[in-house]
Amino acid sequence: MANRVTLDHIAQHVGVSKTLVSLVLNGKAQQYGISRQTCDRVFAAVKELNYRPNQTARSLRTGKTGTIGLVVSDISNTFYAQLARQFEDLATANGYSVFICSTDEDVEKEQRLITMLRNRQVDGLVVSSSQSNAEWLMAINDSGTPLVLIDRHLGASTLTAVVAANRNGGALLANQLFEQGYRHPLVIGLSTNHISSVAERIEGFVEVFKGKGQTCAIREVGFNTLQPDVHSLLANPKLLPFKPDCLFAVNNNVATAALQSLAAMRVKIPNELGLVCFDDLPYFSIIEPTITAVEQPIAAMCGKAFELLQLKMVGDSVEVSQGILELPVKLNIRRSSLKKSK
Amino acid sequence: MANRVTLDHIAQHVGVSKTLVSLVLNGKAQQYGISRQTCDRVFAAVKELNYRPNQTARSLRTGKTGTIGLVVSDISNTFYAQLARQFEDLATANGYSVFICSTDEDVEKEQRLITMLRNRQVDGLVVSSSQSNAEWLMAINDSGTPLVLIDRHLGASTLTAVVAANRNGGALLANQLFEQGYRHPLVIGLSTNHISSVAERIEGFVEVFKGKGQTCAIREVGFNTLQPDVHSLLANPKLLPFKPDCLFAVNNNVATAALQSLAAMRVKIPNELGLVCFDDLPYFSIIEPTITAVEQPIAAMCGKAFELLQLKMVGDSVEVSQGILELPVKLNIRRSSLKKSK
DNA sequence: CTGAAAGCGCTTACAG
DNA sequence: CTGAAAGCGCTTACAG
Repeated sequence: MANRVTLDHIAQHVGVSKTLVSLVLNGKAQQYGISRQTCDRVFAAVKELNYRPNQTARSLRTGKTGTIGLVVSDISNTFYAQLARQFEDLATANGYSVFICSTDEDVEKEQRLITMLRNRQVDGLVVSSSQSNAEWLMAINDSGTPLVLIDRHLGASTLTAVVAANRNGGALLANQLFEQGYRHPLVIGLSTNHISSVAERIEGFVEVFKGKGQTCAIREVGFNTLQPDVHSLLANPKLLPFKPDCLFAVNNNVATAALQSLAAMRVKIPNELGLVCFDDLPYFSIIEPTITAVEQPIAAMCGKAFELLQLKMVGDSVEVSQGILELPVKLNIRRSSLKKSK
Repeated sequence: MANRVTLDHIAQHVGVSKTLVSLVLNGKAQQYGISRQTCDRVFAAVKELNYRPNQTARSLRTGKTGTIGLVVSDISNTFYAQLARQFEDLATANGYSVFICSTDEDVEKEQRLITMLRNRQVDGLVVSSSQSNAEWLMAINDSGTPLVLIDRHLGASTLTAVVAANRNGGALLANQLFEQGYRHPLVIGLSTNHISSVAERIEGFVEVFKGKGQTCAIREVGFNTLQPDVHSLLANPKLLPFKPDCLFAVNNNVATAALQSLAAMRVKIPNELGLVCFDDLPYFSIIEPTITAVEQPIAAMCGKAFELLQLKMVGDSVEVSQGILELPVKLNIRRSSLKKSK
């Protein structure tokens, strides 16, 4: 319905075979020595009949759909929204369209979505996975579906992954806090702590304090109950082993929830509580106080992920680097982690 | 490569025709009186051989791809990111996958993207269009491609559109400011002011002040030069016909740019300058001061848009309501528009 | 209850 | 330079 005009129509209209038309339209005229004249007649007919090739038919024949599936936990999370945008630009520039799917950190939903994408014959998959082990995705990778992990890796699997230097980022934040006189951090992680990014941020952070002889309180909040969980955590300091003098929010959503909660309780940052966060947000440089955060190399991650994916998609037996590629992060020091007043 | 197992394989494996297998897999066993036993053997083979139907082949045959194209100006804009997420949920729940495309408010890019999506045989299109007239999209709609506009309409065309009550939202904000004693608003719009949403917000706002005998200064900033444009506007009040006592930011991005600029200039809100915004953001209820904003009915807009699109997609000669459907907005009064101190 | 056959709209050897 | 034919993997009348 949407496309009544087919190759046959235009072939008939020009008075040639559809083979010829196809060749011309695919830029193989030169190669097959098709006359300039014939080409022009074909192009004229295409314009006149307003022909648009049916990509579905082409895909069935060629085995390539020109589509990529991007799977993240939640496309409305600013980090993933920015990542999606950057990735979309790369994909579009290279002739691909991208399906975007949100998993809500649900392992089974992720599998359902990925299966659906594979049934749609996507040429490649870029996923920020919530799986707790590499098994399931490894099978997909081994079956020949080009797959690149982004943002999170799945341990020492042979899956290609492009991630931020999470451990180092955590360490940078910890050092900043320590230098400024903070000694008793509360780390707010996620119940999905098995996820590499979160786990490594926390490890990197805790290690630094440990090296200084300080312990951190580590608490987890639920992905779907972020706000209330964070609030009850901050509202009930008695439940912690010590009264924290600073906070490490493990991602932007946790930070936002914490800021919301602290604002409601009128806690002064950084005077009463220091605060640092992994993930930078535009508002972090606007609000009072500005928030110290680690900025992820989103553009670089997308660039590298797309590059690796493309290598796998052309698949000319090129050996694509398996393993984890870590990209450097940037520490943006702002007022929320300023020197603790005695 | 990704899918070596076809219907033929499983037909052979079970020892039946692929017609039968197809019927069973499409839940038509009942209808064709296929025995329970046969069905079970088919299902067993499917599981054993790990068969996944090739959606591309199915699409070519049925003319339905089970895909929808969502076209917005920028998926990384929080408003569109949230909208995309809501829409994705509805689509996924109904068996659709969604292509997401960003146009950067570029009319031609929008056309290129939409053409690409049509070539991919999407079953439907939801677009927040940057076109300055309805012509181009009307042709697509008339050609039979199910199309629903969202967020922005294209004038009194016969295109189906689901939008927020932009005019009313603008008026609500104006009334709030006026009641609080503000008299000299600076309206910061976008150079893409032809866009219905922006235009109506401004109209609704200005009308209210006009009704009170007050004039507004209206200025535009560029989509790609938002930050610097907003800043130079705020940094050079001499260029305005009067010194504004309040600001109306026409969307979340403008508001963010304004806040950034005002923070840098240490302008006190609302004491030195009142501020209201169209689009609510999580940070508006966190920052100091909290920001008065109109909240868009994103979930309702997506729900309605999907519903209308689906009607068009099944296309049982159902007469889908043409025209503009306006959904009510909500005014969230916060501190940034508090009473102006004399 | 079941199968052979046509066809969706392309691309690509193959033959001339 | 050009065309007839096969085939990608499905679904769906049609016939029995």
